Amino acid sequence: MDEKGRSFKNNNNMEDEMDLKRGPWTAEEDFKLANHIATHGEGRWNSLSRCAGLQRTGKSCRLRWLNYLRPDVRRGNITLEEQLLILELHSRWGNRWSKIAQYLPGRTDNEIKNYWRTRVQKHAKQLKCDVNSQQFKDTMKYIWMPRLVERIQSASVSTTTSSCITTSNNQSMTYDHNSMGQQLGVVNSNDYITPENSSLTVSPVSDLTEYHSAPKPNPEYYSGQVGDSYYPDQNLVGPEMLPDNYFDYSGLLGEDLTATHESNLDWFENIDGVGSSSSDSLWNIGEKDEDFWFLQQQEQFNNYDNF
DNA sequence: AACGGAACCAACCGCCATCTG
DNA sequence: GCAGATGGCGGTTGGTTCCGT
Repeated sequence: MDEKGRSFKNNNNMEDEMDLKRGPWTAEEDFKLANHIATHGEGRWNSLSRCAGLQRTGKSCRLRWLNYLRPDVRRGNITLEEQLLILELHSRWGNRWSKIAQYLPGRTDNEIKNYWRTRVQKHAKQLKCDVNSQQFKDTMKYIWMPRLVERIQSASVSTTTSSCITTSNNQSMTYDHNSMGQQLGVVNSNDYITPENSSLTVSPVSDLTEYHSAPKPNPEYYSGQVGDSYYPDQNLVGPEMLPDNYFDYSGLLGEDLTATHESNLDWFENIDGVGSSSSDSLWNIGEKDEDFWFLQQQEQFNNYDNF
């Protein structure tokens, strides 16, 4: 039997014959799958499906487990910190969802992909520009991402001025939320940010143009040393290969992106003291305002001669 | 309250890479 | 080296929920 969906699509008789089930999973199926994996482990999904008494393809079982049933799957709204990370990592790697998901503990590639297609592409649509266009990338870099940083700051400052995080070495350390904005040069959201006056230290390494083979960014736009940190991506093969100067989150996250998933999760859970609830609610409350603000800023941004 | 459009998200599809015999 | 099986990934779809009118 062909495990690729094509066979099912092209041969309905076979599908009928095998009596394979499609569509939403039932609680009973979930239980069977989770129970079987708990006992026998995962892998060999086709035989697993049969042994567990499921009328599902192996691929379907795998997907259900990875995206939904796995105990470490993190559910709920994408937090501000996660949004920032997604924007940054996507600017670097493009639609490499599984790779991006490696840096968001508990988040699946599917979830990140959905977030991108709904939230991010929605903004691009509103701006009437392509999500891969230079205009949109610049908007993300100069408006959206600093805005996110600031909102993270605001949320943090309103609760506590410092947090405890766990490093990859399982050592506790504190970081100062007030330094986050400084890390990205964000002073005040009311300050209109332009390429000319921006002191953003969004690393040129993270430049949104890089992944899509656009020309090098205008050095005027950066306060840092462009030539020093602008380099091609192809040598980076995984999380462990991230350069130290890659989008300087050291002040933001209190550690670099080479930290373990577990320590990242610790940070996400500690940033607002009570899990992600604060930042989640912040996002929920501010979402409409965010859209309005976003469009407003973009409008001003577009009026600049150099853009 | 009813309706329609937008947004969300779980699940599927199709392709490719790797594994295994 | 080859063919089939399996796993993984990005793109897409369609059902459900949300929200404005």
